[in-house]
Amino acid sequence: MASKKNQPLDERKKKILKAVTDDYILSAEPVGSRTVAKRYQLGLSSATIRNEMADLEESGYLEQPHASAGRVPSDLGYRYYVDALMSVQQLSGGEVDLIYSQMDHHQQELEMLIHKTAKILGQITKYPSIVLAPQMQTALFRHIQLVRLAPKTILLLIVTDTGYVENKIIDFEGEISSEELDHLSVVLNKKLRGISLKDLNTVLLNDLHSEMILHDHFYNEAIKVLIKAMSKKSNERVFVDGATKILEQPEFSEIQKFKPLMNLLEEEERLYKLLADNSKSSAQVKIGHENSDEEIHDCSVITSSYEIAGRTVGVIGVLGPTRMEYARVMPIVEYTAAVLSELLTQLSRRGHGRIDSG
Amino acid sequence: MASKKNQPLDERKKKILKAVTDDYILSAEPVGSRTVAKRYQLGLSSATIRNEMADLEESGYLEQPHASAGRVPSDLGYRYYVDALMSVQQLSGGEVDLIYSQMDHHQQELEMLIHKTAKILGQITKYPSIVLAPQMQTALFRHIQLVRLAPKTILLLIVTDTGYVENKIIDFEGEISSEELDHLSVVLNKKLRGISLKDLNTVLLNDLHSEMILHDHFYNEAIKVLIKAMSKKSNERVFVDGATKILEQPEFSEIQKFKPLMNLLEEEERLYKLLADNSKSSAQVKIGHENSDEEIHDCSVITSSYEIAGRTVGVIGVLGPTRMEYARVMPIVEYTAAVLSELLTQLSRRGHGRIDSG
DNA sequence: GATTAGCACTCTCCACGCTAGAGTGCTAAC
DNA sequence: GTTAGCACTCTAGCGTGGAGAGTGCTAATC
Repeated sequence: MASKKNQPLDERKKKILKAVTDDYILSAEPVGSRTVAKRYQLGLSSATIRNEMADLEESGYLEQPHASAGRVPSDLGYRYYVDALMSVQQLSGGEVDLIYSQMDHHQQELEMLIHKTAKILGQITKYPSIVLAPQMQTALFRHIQLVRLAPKTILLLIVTDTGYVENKIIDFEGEISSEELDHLSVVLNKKLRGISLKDLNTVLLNDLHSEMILHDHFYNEAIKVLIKAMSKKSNERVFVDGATKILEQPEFSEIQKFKPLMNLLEEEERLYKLLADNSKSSAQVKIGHENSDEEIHDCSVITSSYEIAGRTVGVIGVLGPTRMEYARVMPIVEYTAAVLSELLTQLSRRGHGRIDSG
Repeated sequence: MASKKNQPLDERKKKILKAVTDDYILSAEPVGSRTVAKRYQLGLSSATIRNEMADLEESGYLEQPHASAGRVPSDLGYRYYVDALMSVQQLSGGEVDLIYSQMDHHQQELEMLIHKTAKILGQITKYPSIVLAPQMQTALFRHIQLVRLAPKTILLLIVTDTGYVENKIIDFEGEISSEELDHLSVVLNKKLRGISLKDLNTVLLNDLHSEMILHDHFYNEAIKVLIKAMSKKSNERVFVDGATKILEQPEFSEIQKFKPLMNLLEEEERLYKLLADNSKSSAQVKIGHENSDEEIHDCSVITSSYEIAGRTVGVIGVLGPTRMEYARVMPIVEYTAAVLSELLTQLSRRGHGRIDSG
């Protein structure tokens, strides 16, 4: 009866739903009433469980692949499982050590660190991992330097407070001396330090303009480059690792199932959209149809954001079938994000004292 | 009879081998004598062709998947086909335009250019593409600059003659003033300009040491970083694109066949080894067992090296089944490498005049 | 009234055998 | 030297049928 929909689940139904979900996550095979009765000590016969399972199906928590098969959790079932039923697994000491030590190695470089993060996450979770590189829009200018390479070639160097260094070679017509460049560097530093990148093209530009009116042409080019350097294009970088791990999952052993996923994992923009709006540092899950991307309506994505010095700047995540080991993977993703936050923050603190402008 | 081995092929055998290979490359199905007789006007009956094909098999150019199937070229057969038989296809005007225009767009950044190259190559050839980033070992120092970010934090900036900019943030104990840094920059520039990166850790280091003895600690750290920056680690970068395209090939439609390939495409080091020794700017092919990597003994790799200002610095390539469209793809790889060479050279010429050391 | 045993039914999976088709090698004729 | 013809071989595809797993329903039991 439809009236059973939306009724709160009683304890017994919860237990059965949990048992079915646990078992299915483990076995990837539809779970029958007999299996539940035998494998999980609920003190009930298979017939009773059969009835309860029929109810759970009617309420939308379970589904049947075909008429005489066992039950499988629906998206709703997984959602309930994640929110209320599963027993979150503690990270083992080995895992903690592995994550921490592996990541610590490559402290030196931001890009390496991100890359390594994706690798470890894939390796430990056994699912394809996706890491969005730190978003630079909210980063603050720390240092700007112009270096003259040749009469018409200038190197523009930007260091952000997140420890990120961006450089661009600028070609422009017209000469400019090293002294003038030094002067400009000083001016730019004074004006821009502490400003966030995304605020660049506001009033500030006009302000700068008056200072730099003498070098009008250069100014125009420089600003253009500045804006471009900080634009989305170069910042929407996405790192994927272990894409082939998805092949281990029986639901993707046929190429028709597997191909669209692989395609997704090769398209940075779609991956970006997939993760970009998740900004909680605790692990978040999107289950099946909760994902915006149609091609992964049979997948779940576990994400966790990371931060630099308290400012959320990026997201890491893993992709798997809806039959994912939520209880195991969620804490891993969360912890990995936390370690990444810590290391990035550490990285950004380097030389975070007063900066000489000489 | 074994005596037939290594006999030069007569014209008729060549024609038949070419027909079989052409047909198999197109259809992916073993080619029978009847097909050859019907589809290719050789003026011979299927029976005659049958006899010739038996000979070709005996000489090792053809193989039979099973007793009553058609013939398929062996690695040797493909090798002969590539070296002597195939009619190389001219690039269409559309292809030339496509490659050129697509690549021209992103002139600005070296990394973007490499990335884009991989994309285009994959897109046009319809095979997974692999691009090794420019090898920096042979690049020459053009400019070195030390920038003081904070009392104990220094930014080391290296610009090579290939237009590549590398930067490192160096932490070290001990203070150093901006003036000292400027002085050091001048010294370093004088000493290092024009030296190739790989020559860094030779006599030169001792030479430098005497100049920098005053800043011993800093010197040690700086040199360490210099060497590390130019070490293989950061230069063995490999870009892969369109890995999933391999799924379009019928020989890899089963996951067992496909999986090892995918794994290869995710392992940068193996890819590096696969391409690294190819250094001809004309398209080269490695067919099946000619490849060192065991897992791709049923694949071919077409490569072409690219250069910056006449110096070979990297390799691009595509991976496919041995049943690859050699005649179509080889010119594409070659042309793409040539365009890349041109653009990189262009990029490196920017501001290639005298450099002020002020 | 809730639980359970029993049973008929349904659906999938897989092994088996069969046929059609494609291609061969060999022999004998041209 | 070439070709027609034929017997033979091997694969791919299809339909059949039984085994196995699991259900829903009914009737008996607690």
